[in-house]
Amino acid sequence: MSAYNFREVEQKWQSFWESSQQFQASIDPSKPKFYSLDMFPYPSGAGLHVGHPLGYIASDIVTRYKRLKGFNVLHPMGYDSFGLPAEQYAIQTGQHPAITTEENIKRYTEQLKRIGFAFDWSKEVRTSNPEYYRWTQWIFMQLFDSYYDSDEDKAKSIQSLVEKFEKSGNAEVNAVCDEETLAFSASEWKAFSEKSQQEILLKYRLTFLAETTVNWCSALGTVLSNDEVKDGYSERGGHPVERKKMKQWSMRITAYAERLLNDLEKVYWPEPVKEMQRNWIGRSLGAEMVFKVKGHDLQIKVFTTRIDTIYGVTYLALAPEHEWVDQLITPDQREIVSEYVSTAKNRSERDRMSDVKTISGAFTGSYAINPFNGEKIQIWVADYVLAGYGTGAVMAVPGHDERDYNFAKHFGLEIRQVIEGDLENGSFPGKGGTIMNSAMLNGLEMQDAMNRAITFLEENNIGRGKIQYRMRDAIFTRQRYWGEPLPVYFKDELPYLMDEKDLPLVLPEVDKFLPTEDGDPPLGRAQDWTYKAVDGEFPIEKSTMPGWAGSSWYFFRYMDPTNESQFVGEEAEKYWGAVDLYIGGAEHATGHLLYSRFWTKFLYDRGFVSIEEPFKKMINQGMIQGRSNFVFRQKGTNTFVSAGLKDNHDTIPMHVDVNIVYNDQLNLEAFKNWRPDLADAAFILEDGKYHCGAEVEKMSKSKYNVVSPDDVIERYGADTLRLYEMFLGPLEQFKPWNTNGIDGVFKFLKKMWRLFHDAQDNFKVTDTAPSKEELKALHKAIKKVEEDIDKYSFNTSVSTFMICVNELAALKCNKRAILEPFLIILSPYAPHIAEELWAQLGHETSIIHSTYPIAEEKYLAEESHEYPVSINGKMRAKVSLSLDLSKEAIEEQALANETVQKWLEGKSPKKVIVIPGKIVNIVM
RNA sequence: GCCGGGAUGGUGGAAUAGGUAGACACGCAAGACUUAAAAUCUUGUGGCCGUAAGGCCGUGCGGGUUCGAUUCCCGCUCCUGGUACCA
Repeated sequence: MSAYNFREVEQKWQSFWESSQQFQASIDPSKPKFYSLDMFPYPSGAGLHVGHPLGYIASDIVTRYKRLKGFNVLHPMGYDSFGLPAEQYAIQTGQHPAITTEENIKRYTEQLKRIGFAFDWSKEVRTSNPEYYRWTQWIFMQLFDSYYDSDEDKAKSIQSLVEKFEKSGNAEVNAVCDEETLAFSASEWKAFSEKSQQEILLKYRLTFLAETTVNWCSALGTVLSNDEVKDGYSERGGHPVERKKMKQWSMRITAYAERLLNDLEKVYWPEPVKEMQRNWIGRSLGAEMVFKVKGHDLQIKVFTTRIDTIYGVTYLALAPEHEWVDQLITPDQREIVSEYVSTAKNRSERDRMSDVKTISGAFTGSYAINPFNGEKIQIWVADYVLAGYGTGAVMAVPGHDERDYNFAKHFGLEIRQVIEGDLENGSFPGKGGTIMNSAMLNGLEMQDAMNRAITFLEENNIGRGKIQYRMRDAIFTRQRYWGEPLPVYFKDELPYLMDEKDLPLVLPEVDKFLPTEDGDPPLGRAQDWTYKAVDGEFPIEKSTMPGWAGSSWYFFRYMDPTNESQFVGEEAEKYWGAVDLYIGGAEHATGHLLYSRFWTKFLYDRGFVSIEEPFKKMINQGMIQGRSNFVFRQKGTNTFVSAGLKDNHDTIPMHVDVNIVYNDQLNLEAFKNWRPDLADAAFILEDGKYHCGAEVEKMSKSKYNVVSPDDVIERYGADTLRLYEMFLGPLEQFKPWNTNGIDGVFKFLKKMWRLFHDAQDNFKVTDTAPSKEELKALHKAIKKVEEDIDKYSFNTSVSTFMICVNELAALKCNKRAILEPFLIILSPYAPHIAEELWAQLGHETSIIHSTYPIAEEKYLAEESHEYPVSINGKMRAKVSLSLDLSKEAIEEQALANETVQKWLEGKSPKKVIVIPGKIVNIVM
């Protein structure tokens, strides 16, 4: 009887939206803008599963709603199409990653279009398109051409640095640079060879080539950045990762550490994501100082956050990788220390991390002098000291640092108390205490003692207060094929930028996507991979950019995707500005989200964009987990026992495809057809039904719990899918996908359709004036849905629609004055059916061009309220009373109530609390 | 270990400037329509006691504040995300 034909309706409106370019955004200064962004998808070969569109549906609802509210909306979609999976596939099959990527994108796009998203497809970008990545290369060139001026606290052109060098050398330059940069005068600068000058500039450039310790993943044949490594394994593929010294391009993101930290205050992001970034940046305030080595010219630099405990230092500890370890080893210690150092160095990062309990170290035989008291202290090598943090050396205070304490205890080193209190098993007060046994610092509290000690350091020129960050510079190169080539060539072993007019530097063809025999990256296989500069022909860089390069600025390109002369035009950039709503997963907290902020700040500093933070507001969508179903096979047979009876039999559970299970009931025929070996399966049923077991797991092919949006759309339509994904619960929450409730939203749409049609499915809407009840039902919904969208509480909106339709159905309402506004408020959630009924109502323009109705308070006003009357806090009776009654009158009416009288048992209450419009509470 | 997030019926979830716990939906049960099924509609549905009226218990656990606590405070348990020799 129901003629809601979602297939026809959805197909019709999707082609209408596409052919009439309804969602194409253009600059319109007369309207407020709203830029809504979804996280850049990587088009994987598996296609979309129902978890992927969750965030897209939410943002689609917001953008469609914002349009109805008069905003000019930019809601683009595109693909982060460089990436490892396509390349791994290419290595296995020889198929060019560009082909795989193209196919995957096609599939993704089709899937997305079937869900009815209001994306502006004319703005689509793909990071692997040369027209796109020429600008990624261009930004890289700007970074190469910039340095960070610490005085002005911004990036400036390298040319301005050269000018300073020419004027006064680097003595007065306060810039972020490599640690070991030496001082030189203007005349020295001018006298340097070009090569020396370039070498020096490289120490200042915001992207630079340097020997660094990297995360090397031999299975993937490439280096990985810190955020791509999880627990010593690669995030993609789960291959082991080791530490290795290699020459690599890096990004001087550490120059921006302070701003990246402080500006978190300016964005409306989920607190956990901000917190993750804060931890990742890891700012700590402390002091840096040097210890002289007895009998050497060397000075060992350490970083400490507790300089107040300087008199408690009883030894120094160096990382095994520390550059002076070898020189410090005395002959009698040589054998034992060398052995320790080589074992410690060769220990993989994983071993080191999984085994933090074992204490190991070796005494070098050398001694350092504590400049505060002239004491001679041993210098040890210990692998609890990390080479990559601070200076790779620590001053050990076993009395007040747990790691130093354990180490000293293990090796029998002195443990000295310098903070008052109990030192039973070491004392590690986080918030300080009074200093003791510390000469000039005695009696001071932590902060005063630190200040005093730092003053001493500065007066004696042996150290200073320092801010240390945990965050490292970001490695920027990957030894892979499927990424952006770096527009850099080498002359005399030194990197030079190609000319801008030669962009894009297009990825060359190679015979295989593997490293060369000499261990060069795949680009080493390319023919003529050289650059013809004015002064000769030079080899081009063979590594490519990491996955995060293209995604660190794509939000700018969407504003102006076809601009051939700039990465984004000023007008577009100024108009669209920062992203107003960014919906995506929290897993990008320390990668993409940090890099994007970094590049945006850089582009801002250099005057290329007008915003300093790319994403004003962000919300995280929770992951949709899989919900697996199980059947229970009787051991050694082809008989399957229903879940409720399985304990009566000897069974083993087996994953069954969730797509042949409905509401946990197995479709027996489909099961027999699922696999040939199940064709003769027998069943032991409960009430004629086979109930499956269920469990929440990750959505994955091997668990047969992957649900594709295509299947859901096939069965129920896109509008039902959209509503259901929202109805499932709060957006941010992690939840398993299960279709147990999907019939409910589908029924809701059919029920709504019937409001517009008679029993024979003839369209039947009247122009009769609406009743008070009908208006109230409608305006309640208008108000609630609006509040919900503002709070991103989409699940409660769906309930609101249901309540409204239930009420209207009960009132048998088929009045245009009610149904029209209702369709408008529903349209962001279920756009296809809304468009269809809107058209049936006789409208010739799309519902997207209508205006969100205003919730009128006058229809919402209640005259009376059913007061719950509590006695001692327990609800006992209800009294319906007019809302304009006085407190006294309410009390009187409530007390007069029969049930209340019964509870009072003739006594008079101690106290009566009346909250008009809410509740009455009687205290006995 | 440290820093986040969370725990409400058989299920997904709703309700927090403190004010009727369980909206809405699924599932289940009974009924109507139908030769039958599907679809649709009606009614019931937190637990326990009771034919009923009604009562008692109930928002992870234990306390506290309050006329009143899912909501606020203190102390725990469990699940979950991040991070970890960061000096």
